[in-house]
Amino acid sequence: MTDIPEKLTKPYDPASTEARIYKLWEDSGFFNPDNLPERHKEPFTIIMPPPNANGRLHAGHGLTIALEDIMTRYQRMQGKKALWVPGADHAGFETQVVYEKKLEKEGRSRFKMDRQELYNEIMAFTLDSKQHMEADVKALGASCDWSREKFTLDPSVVAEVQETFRKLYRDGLVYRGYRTVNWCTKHQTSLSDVETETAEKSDKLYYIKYGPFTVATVRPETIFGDVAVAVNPNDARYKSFIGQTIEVQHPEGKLSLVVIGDEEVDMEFGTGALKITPAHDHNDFRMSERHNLPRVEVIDQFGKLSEGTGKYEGMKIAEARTKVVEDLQALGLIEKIEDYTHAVPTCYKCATTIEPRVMPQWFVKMAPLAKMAADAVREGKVKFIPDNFEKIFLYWMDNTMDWNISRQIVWGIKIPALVCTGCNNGALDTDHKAGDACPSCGAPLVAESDTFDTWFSSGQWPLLALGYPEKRDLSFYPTDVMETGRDLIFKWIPRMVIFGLYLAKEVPFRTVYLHGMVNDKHGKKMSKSKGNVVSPIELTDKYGADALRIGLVIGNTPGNDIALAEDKIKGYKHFCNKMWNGARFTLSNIGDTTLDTPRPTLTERDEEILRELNVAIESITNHYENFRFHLAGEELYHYFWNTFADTIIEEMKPRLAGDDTASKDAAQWVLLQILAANIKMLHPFIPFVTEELWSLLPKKDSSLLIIEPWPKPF
RNA sequence: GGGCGAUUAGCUCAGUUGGUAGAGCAGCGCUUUUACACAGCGAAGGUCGGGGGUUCGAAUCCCUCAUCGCCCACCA
Repeated sequence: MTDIPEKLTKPYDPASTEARIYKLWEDSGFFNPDNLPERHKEPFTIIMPPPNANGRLHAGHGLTIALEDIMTRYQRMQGKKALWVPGADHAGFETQVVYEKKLEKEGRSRFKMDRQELYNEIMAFTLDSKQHMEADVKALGASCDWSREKFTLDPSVVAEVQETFRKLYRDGLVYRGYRTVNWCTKHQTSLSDVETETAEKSDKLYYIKYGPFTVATVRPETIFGDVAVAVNPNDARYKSFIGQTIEVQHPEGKLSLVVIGDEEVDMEFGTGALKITPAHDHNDFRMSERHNLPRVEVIDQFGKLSEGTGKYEGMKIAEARTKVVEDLQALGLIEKIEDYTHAVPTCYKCATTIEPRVMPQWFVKMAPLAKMAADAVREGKVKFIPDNFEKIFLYWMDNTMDWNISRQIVWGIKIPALVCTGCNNGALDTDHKAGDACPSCGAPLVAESDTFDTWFSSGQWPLLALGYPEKRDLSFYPTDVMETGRDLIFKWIPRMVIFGLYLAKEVPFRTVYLHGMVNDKHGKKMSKSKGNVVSPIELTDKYGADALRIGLVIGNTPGNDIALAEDKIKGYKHFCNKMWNGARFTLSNIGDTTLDTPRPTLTERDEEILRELNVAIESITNHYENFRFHLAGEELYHYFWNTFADTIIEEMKPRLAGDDTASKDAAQWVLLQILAANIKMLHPFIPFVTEELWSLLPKKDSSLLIIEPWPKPF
């Protein structure tokens, strides 16, 4: 028996190891590619999706960190100049919602606060949350370059985001539009199409006598805003009415409405005649554009009936609907009422039904940009894993609508513009100043108070994170991999491709790796209300970051959801301990053999064992190269446990205890080499325990495992 | 109304280019043998959702049906 280090005599203890090892890595400077040894030349880059700086990491982040760190560590060991840039997202609307909930609990409201005061409070909250978030990322073992960390509200980032807006404006790709937007009456802001969800809703479909027609609607309370009635020009029943003016009665009087013909009207639905309320319906708004119709607002920003609705003024929508229907019934104007289930857009944060409102806002003209992105993908400049996500991406790019980037919230990057108090035009802050006369109508301009949609800044993230445009790190651009949740395939990925192409004339990444959602152990979505949320940090505290990482990755194929069971993580803690004990056995039986000991004469069986190891190395390396980390992990797991520990070690025991010196030397050398190769290949998955074991292996150099070259076949 | 994914051992899931199925956890029996009981050895457990087809051969390719889930959608 050889003497072994004291710590190996006890079971592996992640709690007393991980923080110490992480500090070793940080102190080494190797997270920063500039500090890597000379031989690391070719860059390999991943930009971390910046976690929201408004809370702790959740299980999905755990998977992201695990996968990205696996890639980064693997490539670093392959001799790449590996760079993984961490970041933090101010997460505009998301964070403001989080903070509003906090205010609510304290009995306060953002609407009673001074804008600057609110901003300062959220900033303090965010900076505090950011520290917790970063500590969580470190606890998971992320080998990212903290010296390059960026926050989406860093002054340089803000300046660049604003500059992008100006560039888009000058290029005619951003414009001030006056049209329906998705308005959340609770949060008092407009939202983009990806910030709404559709919810099934049971409503009534009211058939209202409407001049010579009967129209079917779920929103009788908007009747005061009706400006026309539309029929399909091919509808034999109604086409003779087109162009005529009809009289429509309602509880507050009469409307004179024009009858328009529009192909978009579905002859089959309802009665085939449609009341047109351009101010409160996207569809009707577009019709009003085509037919040059006025827009009469009858619902205000709080979801209450507004001026001009007579006795209904001030009522909430639901109440007004009931009253209007009662009154219409009293007038004999309701023909029938049917039950009706349909999908309505809701605010993705509070589930409030979205109220379409016509407002002046800033829009990005998507068609040309989306085409550019779709072309690049079709040309194969971006590869998707799994590849079926390419179809989803392309579908999205082929069906874009203009992107509303105005948010009526304080928490975010200010839109660098002026808006006219008279007409609805806007101007760049570099061309005009507040108080100037509007170039269009002469009315005074005022500073825009709206902020950008968060995705406007995060869409530029790969460039911003690399210090665009001073070009500090643009040698790392385009990056190699963008790894993120599959739910971001349409929210985030397209915007990054678009901005990358628009600003830098090059796609931001070569490969998009999408992981599935991390669900609870029964495969159900985690949510606070269900109480099934599993914290990655709690699991790390309990079983070690290594166990969590490898447990999250093995058994999970790209794009598919994963069920996170605590027992599984526990199982991989056992694996870490198994490694620990395998090392303990090896180190206590190798005599004075070290990693520097030259290859002795081996037995035929030894040669066979090494040939098998070579096959494993090749296969595992291949899995790493092809993003099949779940298979790399599984094969490593089984090689170490079943082949090395259960078979090879058991087989070597008699030789180690025997008197044949040559055979013993050979056995010692083989065991140590296999152990070292396994430690290296497992390092990306379970960096802490492997680094710790590496430090205990007998060898001349005391360099860190993190920069050890990847094993080559024997 | 579209699109996508899933359907494999009790549970959660793997199975890279087709060659008579694997893991983890749970469970069963035995073993405290000086690396490890966070272990070892052994046994058990599946007609790979149904039905067709291609093939010498299919969980794996094609068609179809069913069930579940997710995403998208401006028929009021």
